[in-house]
Amino acid sequence: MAMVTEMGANLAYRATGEPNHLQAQRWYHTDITADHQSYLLKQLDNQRRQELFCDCNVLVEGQLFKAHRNVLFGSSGYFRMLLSHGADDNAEPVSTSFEVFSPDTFTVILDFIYSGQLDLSSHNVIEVMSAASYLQMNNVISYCKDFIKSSLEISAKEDDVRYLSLSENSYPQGGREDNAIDHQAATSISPPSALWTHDSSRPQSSRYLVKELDLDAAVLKQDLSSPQPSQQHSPEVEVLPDAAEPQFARPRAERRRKGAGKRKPYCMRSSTDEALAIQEARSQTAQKADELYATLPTIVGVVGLFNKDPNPSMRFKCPFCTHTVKRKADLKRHLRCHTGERPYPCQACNKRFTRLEHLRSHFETIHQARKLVCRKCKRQVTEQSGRVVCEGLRRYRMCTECIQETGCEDLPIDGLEGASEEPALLLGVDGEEEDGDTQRSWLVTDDDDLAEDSGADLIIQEVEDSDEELQ
DNA sequence: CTGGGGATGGGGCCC
DNA sequence: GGGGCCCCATCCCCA
Repeated sequence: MAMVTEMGANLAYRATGEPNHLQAQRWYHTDITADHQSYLLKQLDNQRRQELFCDCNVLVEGQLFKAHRNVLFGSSGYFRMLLSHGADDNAEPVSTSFEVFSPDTFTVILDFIYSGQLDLSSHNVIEVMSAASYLQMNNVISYCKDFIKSSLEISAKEDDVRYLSLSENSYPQGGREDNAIDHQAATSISPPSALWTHDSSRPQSSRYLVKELDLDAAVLKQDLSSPQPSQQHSPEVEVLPDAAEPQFARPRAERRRKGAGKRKPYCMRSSTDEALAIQEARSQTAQKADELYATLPTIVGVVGLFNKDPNPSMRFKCPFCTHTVKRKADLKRHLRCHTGERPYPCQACNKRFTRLEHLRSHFETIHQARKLVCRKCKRQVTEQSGRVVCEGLRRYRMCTECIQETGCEDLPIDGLEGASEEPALLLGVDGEEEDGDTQRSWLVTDDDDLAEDSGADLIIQEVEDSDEELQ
């Protein structure tokens, strides 16, 4: 803990960026405060380890943890709720038990409460986050989210291609401030734990250390008599922090509200190297997502347990939001809306989807013109009375009358049939090099721009501003 | 500006 | 557990 205190002071000193004499004063001041808080917390931690003055027993899957109710009260919304109910009787030790996370996970949580050090790894982050959600420890949730985000580096989920376009070829050196960082993350994902070692040379870990010290102070300063906002919620209701919410963890509706009317245009460029970089980054993202799924605890939440329900329905709780599902597979599917994983790319337009059925639906409606309805007059058409018309990457049907009226050139049906009988087109997932013939099978009758825009040579790049289009 | 329709995405649930 | 279907909500485009 002395290490943390010393480092916290150093960090505060280095972060000011003020003239030397001011820095010295501020360093001195921060050092005292942090040192005092750390000393107090260390004392409490020592007491806990020696089981001195512990007035709260926590049983986790049979393993007993002793702690101080004041500390737990100040650290966890769940314990605030629990302990505030029994506040009248302070003489009796409080006991509670958990079966929804492991003793190891609670050890991490408890160590964080008493030391400010969160021992996260890729193997425990999901369960720690789930437990933190359960215990209503929003700061821990936030740290876990940042940790996961650092691991996955897919914060640009919506655009999908934003981080993919950050290859060295896409942006000139120094063209964007975040270029180097994002590019590094997209191409070489460092071990997550490295971000969490208390190495003062790393800005990111420094930030967390300062946060943790602030948190310690907050815990100690908290007015135990005043009810906290989260007390208004039942323990199973998760209260996610509004601040520092990673973009990738926001539900779709929220993202859409924020991004409404701001859809950015994409331009398409041909570059085999960039396409390979894209493929590599995507495959790394998918791999990380798989690792994340693999670490999902068997039980990440139980609904009804705290309502004294005699038959609590077992459900899987999303660690990112309050959503619960009955099946683990459904949770995995749901998690894609948080992780941004889109394993199903459309080979025709490169648009990516979270589910195969969505890709299929998209392909059938957009590229195959399966709907037997005239796009212009909306009348039902048959294979005989209607023809398929091309418009860029899209295909749709028009009745012969409307075709004659508009002067459109219809598309021979055999070209369409070739596409409809090509399941590989739909099933081509990341990393699978497409056969050139297969890839173009549906393009048989298409025009030049289609051929140019299709295939592995594509790179979809987000266009920052209109001037980008001129390049 | 507004309403309708298309496209998309997410949840529940069956096979 | 994966695939698939159905349903619904939301967003966007267009008349």
